[in-house]
Amino acid sequence: MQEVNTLIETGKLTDPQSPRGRILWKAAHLFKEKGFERTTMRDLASEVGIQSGSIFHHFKTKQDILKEIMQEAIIYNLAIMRASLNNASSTEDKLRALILCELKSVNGVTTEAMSVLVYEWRSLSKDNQKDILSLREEYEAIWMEVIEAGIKEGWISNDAFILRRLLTGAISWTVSWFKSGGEMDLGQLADEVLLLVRG
Amino acid sequence: MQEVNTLIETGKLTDPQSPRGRILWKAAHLFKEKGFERTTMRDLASEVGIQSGSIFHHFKTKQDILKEIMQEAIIYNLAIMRASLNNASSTEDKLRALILCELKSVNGVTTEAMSVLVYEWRSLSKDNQKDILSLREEYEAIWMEVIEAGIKEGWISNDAFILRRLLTGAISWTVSWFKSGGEMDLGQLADEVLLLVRG
DNA sequence: CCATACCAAGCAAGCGCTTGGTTTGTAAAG
DNA sequence: CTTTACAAACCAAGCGCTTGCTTGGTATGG
Repeated sequence: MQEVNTLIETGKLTDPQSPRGRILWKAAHLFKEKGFERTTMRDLASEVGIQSGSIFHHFKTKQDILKEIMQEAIIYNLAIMRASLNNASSTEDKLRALILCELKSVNGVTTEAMSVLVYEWRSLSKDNQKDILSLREEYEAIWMEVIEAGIKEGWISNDAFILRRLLTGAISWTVSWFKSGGEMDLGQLADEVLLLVRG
Repeated sequence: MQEVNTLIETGKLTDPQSPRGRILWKAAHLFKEKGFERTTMRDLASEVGIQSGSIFHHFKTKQDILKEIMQEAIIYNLAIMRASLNNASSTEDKLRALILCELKSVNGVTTEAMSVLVYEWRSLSKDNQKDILSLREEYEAIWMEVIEAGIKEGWISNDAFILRRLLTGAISWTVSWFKSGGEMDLGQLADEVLLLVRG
């Protein structure tokens, strides 16, 4: 988690303890729980413990909050992913690392921000979608590299693009059923997903 | 499609040509496109070509429209699924049939209703969720039966519950990227999913 | 004649956001 | 130390608009 502090200090991530940060993560929580549209600024304000108007001292619009959440979710996960890849040697290890990272993103501490990113995409205005998309492409490029290596090595038989998309769905959907603290942990779940790919 | 007419005649499905039916399917279309919350009764009314107040002659509340769409989506797909299973002999054929059915549900003629069912679930009131859930269990039981047969036969290595859930995510997510009429058709996509399971 | 399907108008509530002013933490000036 | 200065954080009130839904009435086909 060293990288995270660096990201906060360099201003790429908002400090969760700042007033702005508290609004941001409560918003992520509510957006995940009730959806963007169903969450009102008054809901958010009372969750933070301030008046609804006060939010607009920190963010220009409700849209801006959504965009900021998504942006920071990607930046955070991009950092974690790259760090995690450095500890993997074989292609299979790398793929497992990516799977685990995404599972952690979706089910771990950033679960709110990440599921907002996945499931509230169309609530984002077209302009904002464009801005976020470039960050997202960077993220996807890493995945594709590893998958294509697996295909060359011969132990992946699916089409690379299709596989990535099927995996995106399978992994992000876990947020709706996986409960940590149960019989299965995220490591085992990653193994199941890897088993699916490898057969 | 013989079964569908029977379903309409017995009153289990609403006739798409009736006033009520026209509202229902236009609503499904809009709910999929813009989401439940972002779709207003005025949007829906102007799509159908009537005044917004007139909708309430056919449905008591906006919630009721959502519930009805989901209910009919399941009833429809349950019928299609059972018919499709009858034409499959081996367990692998059956699994492929289920995959294809769900892909068709999500990307075919019922695409709107089905993605509403998957992605607008939490817009449904708690009471309505309970009502729909019993229908959904019936649907899931069919899946589990086939998957467990595949495990017994030895060509599925995943845990049955986990596999079903991963597949649910993978398949339903296709709605966000698969475009029919492109290079790949739903049959080929079903093969890719089956390949994923079988390895 | 009467049920079905609809319209025109509008109500009450809730929405995102604005406004004008007050508190609070901080830090230099006296 | 105290005083002054000032920006950041916040409150109280409410504006303008949209929302789901209601109401009272009208047209139409069997």
